[in-house]
Amino acid sequence: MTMRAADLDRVRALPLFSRTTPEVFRDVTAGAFLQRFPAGTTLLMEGDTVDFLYVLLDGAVELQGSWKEKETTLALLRPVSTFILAAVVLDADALMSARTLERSEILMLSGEALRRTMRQDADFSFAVAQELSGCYRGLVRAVKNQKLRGGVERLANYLITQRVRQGMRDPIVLPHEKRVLASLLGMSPENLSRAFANLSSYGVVVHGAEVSLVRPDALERLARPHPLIDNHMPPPKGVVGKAESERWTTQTGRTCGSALG
Amino acid sequence: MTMRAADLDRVRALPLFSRTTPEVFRDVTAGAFLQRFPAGTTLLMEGDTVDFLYVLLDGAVELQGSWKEKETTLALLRPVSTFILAAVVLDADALMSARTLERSEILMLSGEALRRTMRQDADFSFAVAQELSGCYRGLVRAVKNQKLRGGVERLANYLITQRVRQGMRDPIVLPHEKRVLASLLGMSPENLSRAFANLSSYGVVVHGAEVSLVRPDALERLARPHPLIDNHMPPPKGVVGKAESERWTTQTGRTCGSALG
DNA sequence: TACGCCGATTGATATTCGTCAAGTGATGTT
DNA sequence: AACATCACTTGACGAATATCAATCGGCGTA
Repeated sequence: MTMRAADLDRVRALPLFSRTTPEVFRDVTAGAFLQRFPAGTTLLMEGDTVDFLYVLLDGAVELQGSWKEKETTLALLRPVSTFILAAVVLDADALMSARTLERSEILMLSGEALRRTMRQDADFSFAVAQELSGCYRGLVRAVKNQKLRGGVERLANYLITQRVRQGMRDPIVLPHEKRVLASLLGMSPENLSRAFANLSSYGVVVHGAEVSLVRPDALERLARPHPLIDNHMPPPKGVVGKAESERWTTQTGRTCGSALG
Repeated sequence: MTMRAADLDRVRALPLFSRTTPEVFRDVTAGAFLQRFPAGTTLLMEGDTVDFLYVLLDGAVELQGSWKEKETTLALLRPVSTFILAAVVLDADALMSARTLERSEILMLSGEALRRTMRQDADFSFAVAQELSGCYRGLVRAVKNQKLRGGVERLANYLITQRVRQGMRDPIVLPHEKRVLASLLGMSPENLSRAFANLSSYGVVVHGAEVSLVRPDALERLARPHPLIDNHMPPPKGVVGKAESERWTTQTGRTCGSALG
């Protein structure tokens, strides 16, 4: 309704919708509405019932979990990303809360309509299953990252991943505040500072949000990135084959955060 | 083919298949075969291409991830459970390896047939999406458990969960070796011993695999179990409503391990 | 410009955790 | 019965990490 045609196209380009028929797309987006939120807005609290599938079109969103007045970041989202798809499919409570990190534009699709469409269209249901599979695998990577690596190693691999994502440019620029990054990497902000300091002996130079990776080879020897943990994947220029159909970044469409932000 | 009718019924009772038509079930199980493996058999290695959906009918299976000659347990499975569904849906490489902990009976369904059936039947596709959603949420719980709690707290919550699962009987009996449990909880075996020792002051008494929770109240005050992290869920006797349609244990069917083993 | 706020850094300290090593106990084998 | 194996436990030590406190620096506002 209040959304521009260009926005609709960007949603259409998401892996979830890119192969659907125009009718299915119309059904799913029926009653959808676009909303703008300022930075720091809580979109959803842990335990809330989920009525909408969210699509981040602009800005940044943090997914976090909490326990005993402690909080941790589960994922950092950039456009274009969908989130809380699993809760929508099951019509269940949210397991994580979502808040905007910046001023954000978010499209909200009716969960009810989504489930109804799934039951009617096998291809769309299949696309949802594929999306969920990709999200699941992203989380498997996150658990492995968390349980198998130490803090410095997680940071080193994060930096290498960012370098790939940002097209091997130097310096890379950290897309979020360091305190948020620390929470994503599972460490305290103080410890993140110290981890950066440690990495200076591997050619990592920090100037605010800009990080130069001199001697990427040395850093890689420390980080030991692994395709079964870190989702490198430079944006594929050609057609996306079944080999990399795991959802991460098909042209326009990024999805479900994971530990890579 | 070489499978008993009783086994087929147990598979049929899985959430994945319980609501499918006989035709769909026949299509999916076409060409399936049952296989027996001794303890310690590696069914699947990280990075292997996945051709089958596995269904554990008897025994126990451990899913693990590795990095730099380190290994960690991602899930412990008991009958009846399916595993590596996400990789099958995406026709992608396995992110974790699977090995039997005991002599096990495992049904192997053609991944190709599963995908084909999904494309033809919206209801089945929807069931797969629901299953994946449950698995996804299990992993979200696991990440929160790992990042937000310390080792002793993870153990305490594990014990409380087991107590619920085993019908509030006392003592509870640990379903796996302590070294495996340690790996699941993300700590060294030595540290697990010490964690048990710490919990003695909260009324936890250990005799081999038997663990008595005297003073469960004191243990709960320490553990602070939380429905958004720990999946308690006493086996629902009545009909399973949409509220708890998150896959964990519907009557016969357990699914995708998570940190709860 | 001066001030205050906030994120980032650094240091000191305590706790947690992993590793190495030795010892115990149960089980199964010869 | 003697022995080997393996899981588990316990102690000692060091590394990793969290916490508290103080300081620095940027940025917006009064």
